[in-house]
Amino acid sequence: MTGAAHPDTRSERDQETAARRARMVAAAVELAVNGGYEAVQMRDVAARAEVALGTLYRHYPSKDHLLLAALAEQAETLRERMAERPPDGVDAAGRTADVLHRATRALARRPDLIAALVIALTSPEGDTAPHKHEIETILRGIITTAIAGADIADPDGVVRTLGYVWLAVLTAWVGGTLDTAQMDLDLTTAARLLLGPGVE
Amino acid sequence: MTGAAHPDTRSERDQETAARRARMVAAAVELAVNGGYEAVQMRDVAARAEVALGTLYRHYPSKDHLLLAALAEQAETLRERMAERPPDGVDAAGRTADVLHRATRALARRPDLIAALVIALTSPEGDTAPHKHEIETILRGIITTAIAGADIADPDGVVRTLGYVWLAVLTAWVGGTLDTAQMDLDLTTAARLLLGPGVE
DNA sequence: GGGGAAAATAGAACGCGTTCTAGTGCTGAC
DNA sequence: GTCAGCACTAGAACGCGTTCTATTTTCCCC
Repeated sequence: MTGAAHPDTRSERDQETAARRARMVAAAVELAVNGGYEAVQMRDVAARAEVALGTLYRHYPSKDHLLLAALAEQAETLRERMAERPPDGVDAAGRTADVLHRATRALARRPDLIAALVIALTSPEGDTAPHKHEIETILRGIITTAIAGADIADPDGVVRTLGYVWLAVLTAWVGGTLDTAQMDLDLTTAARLLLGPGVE
Repeated sequence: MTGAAHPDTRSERDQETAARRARMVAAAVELAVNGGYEAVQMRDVAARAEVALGTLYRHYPSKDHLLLAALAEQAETLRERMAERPPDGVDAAGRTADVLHRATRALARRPDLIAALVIALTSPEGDTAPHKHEIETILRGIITTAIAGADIADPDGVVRTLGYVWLAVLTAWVGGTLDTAQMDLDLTTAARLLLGPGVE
């Protein structure tokens, strides 16, 4: 009875829970888009996703887990978009600055959403470390692609360092101590300092 | 009657409130030292400082304000300690690495406290931006002292970038995605990349 | 087709940051 | 002296993340 009537990859039940999971993340994103972190209230997420509060917590053991799942999706989308249209720039510094610049603009289009997701990323919630690593890996991948081919001694160190700067700048922006213009400036400065103007 | 019996700088009343403020911050630090952010509960802080909860909130309008006040104190202490015994190292990269290394060790001595303070620093709590700026200024001052005299094109950019890396690394450490050894490594890498081995 | 595990539901309950209310005492102005 | 104002106190109350309980539904295995 399992696969006979439904030629799907998984059982009907599994599909439903997958759909539920998707609805929960989608609901979180919708709420975050207007109102940011504090607008994502677990009762509201559950209601909008049409699941019980307990179900929400069964799948995402905390608000931060939920938002990190949303962030992983967004980061993946960002990576795809970057891969589609490779960065402009003759040298590694230029390409990297372009990537970070484009990413910043993309984020600034839905500031409340990004703010909410970054808050989740910097929150100390125990046992989210693996999810955070996953996201860092995606972001580093984006930078790695941009500097690919540059003739530098320690590309790994550069990527790590740029990744840190990116995160810190985002955090400062979320915290209200930096506007997007200063963000762009600081990111470009870091890329130039680390890759040098004219580095291959 | 005000200044006659008491040759102090301020009225007796003002001294008392100053003492109360000091007690509140001290209580927060004591609680944070064992147990970190979550152990700093506002009711407990008030009880330990022997003030009413309302008084605590009159002086520090949120838990994060309170912890940021504590962090400002700690950062100032760190700066003084650094000024007392200047960093070792023949070049700017070495001195900077030494400063960051020493700072890291100092922090690691009271991990729960520092974790609590860094959480407050990265929390998005509105209207704490000025306090955060103050702290960033202190930390940047420490780095500036270390690289003083180095012959580099954009010392300000280097300081800003290193400051970002420092914050991001601290955040990652607090979030459990980095241990102190990796912290040291990443900070040293950043200092080397930005200042170069043998700069100055 | 009956029993049992897994997953979902509705909703109460708890913890802690934060806010609010009512009342007290001190101080400085008139 | 008394009145206004301000800092403080004690404690109730509220909001939201999180946990818990009781119940129902669904699927799978025999």
